Amino acid sequence: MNKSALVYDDLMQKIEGEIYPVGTYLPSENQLCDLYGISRETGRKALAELAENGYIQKIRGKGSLVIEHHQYEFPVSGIVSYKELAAKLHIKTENIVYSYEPNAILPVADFTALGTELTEAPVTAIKRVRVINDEPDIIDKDYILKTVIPDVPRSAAEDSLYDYFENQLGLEIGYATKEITMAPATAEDCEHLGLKPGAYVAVVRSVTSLTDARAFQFTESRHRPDKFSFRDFARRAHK
Amino acid sequence: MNKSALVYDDLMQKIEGEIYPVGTYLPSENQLCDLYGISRETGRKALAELAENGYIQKIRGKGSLVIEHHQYEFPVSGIVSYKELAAKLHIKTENIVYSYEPNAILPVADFTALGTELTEAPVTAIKRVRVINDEPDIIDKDYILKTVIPDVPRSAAEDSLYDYFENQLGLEIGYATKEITMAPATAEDCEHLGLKPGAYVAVVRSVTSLTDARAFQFTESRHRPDKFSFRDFARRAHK
DNA sequence: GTTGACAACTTGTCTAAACAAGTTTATATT
DNA sequence: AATATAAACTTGTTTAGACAAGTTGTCAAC
Repeated sequence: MNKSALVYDDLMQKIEGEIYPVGTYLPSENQLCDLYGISRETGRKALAELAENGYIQKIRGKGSLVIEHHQYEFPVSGIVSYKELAAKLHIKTENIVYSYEPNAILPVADFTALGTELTEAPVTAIKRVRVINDEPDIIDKDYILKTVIPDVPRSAAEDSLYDYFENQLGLEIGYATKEITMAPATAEDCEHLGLKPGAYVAVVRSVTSLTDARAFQFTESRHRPDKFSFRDFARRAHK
Repeated sequence: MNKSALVYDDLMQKIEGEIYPVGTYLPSENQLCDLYGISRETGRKALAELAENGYIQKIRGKGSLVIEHHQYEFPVSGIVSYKELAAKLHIKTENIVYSYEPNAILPVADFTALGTELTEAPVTAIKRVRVINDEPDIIDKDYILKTVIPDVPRSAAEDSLYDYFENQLGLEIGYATKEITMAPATAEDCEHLGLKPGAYVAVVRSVTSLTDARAFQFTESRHRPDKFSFRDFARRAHK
């Protein structure tokens, strides 16, 4: 790991551990140089990332102020697997694969809004229900491109897809584009989530790509309306 | 404007103008140095921001690849005013103030989830309906802290609050935290958005702060379910 | 007491340089 | 033809330094 990432992690943990509580200032950039034995630019890189992720607000002439922070909010935040989220939040979660098709075709229409130009791409299709605290809250439909990942064993779907991609296959996940909309619940939604006809669900569609920019995973998540929540932190664009 | 921001804007416009189309590589970092007369680190700062905002994917050993990009998607994205969005997207939009209370009290309970500890704070309360293409799609309820901004004239609400804050008062908007949930439509929602009882709405609550980290604006937006859409770009956290 | 100037802090921007590491291409060797 | 090597590109990380600009406290002058 690089120095700036080490400094980032250390500061982040000290913020979350309230060694640097909300409302206080981090050590100044010059102090960070002495504390960690780094150059100022290296420290600034760590601070810039803390600011980007909503941990601090940098104020010129004053310092780096620790601000209120919300991350790892359930169930939609950044690119984090359910396994990681459950571990972080100490949530009791279960994962039921109710459909597994190793040779399917990508339903293109669902993802054209996210900039895909794929047609009739062969995929592994997986449908799962996420059970949280003994309640079925989310349906996940995953389509994984066979041109990038030829085989996705059912066992990987039952455990964690990301763990399989990253740790078993050594792939590097780069970025994802997400779209959140609302839609009337289908019969499938009602069946698996215990909803009444006429209800709505929150639909999260995402396309995930590797660090070499190859899109490989298309996901549609359908959420119970009363359990859905999404948090976002945004900075005002510079002028 | 700083050099890196100038380079960022120039490259961004050339990407959006398809001078650098999706699938091609930007000039290398050393070429950018010659093209703009800058040092490599300055160019890298611009590239890092393009990557952060989903314009490019940097690939070591190869270059900066232009990728599919979606920004300024209607109606919820980053911190952008409706006036800015409408101008950018050439959308016909109207803005009806149906409630204006210059001396109200912040409904604290709605925003505690976003980390507020305010109680009984005096605010200017504004309720507006956003009419897009002759259809009422969104209700916006804004509460602006009087301790930060004593007066918000009704005319500012009828035009653009952000324009008033930034250009009239000279305030610098820094960041915002947003929360998206779903909720049953209230009688007020049904009346202004033309919904039937039993319908759901998408609720976006946000707290916006200045660059000095003072929270000053609390907003609750309630959206017609069939028109609501939110786009997000996220990168996988480094290890 | 009030004001103003200054010094000492803070962050913001930019530069030039060095080395590491991944990719591609050309070249020499087998 | 196939392979290995090397060179020339690319981005990634870190350093040391300079100057600009905003904030705060001190101290002298009024």
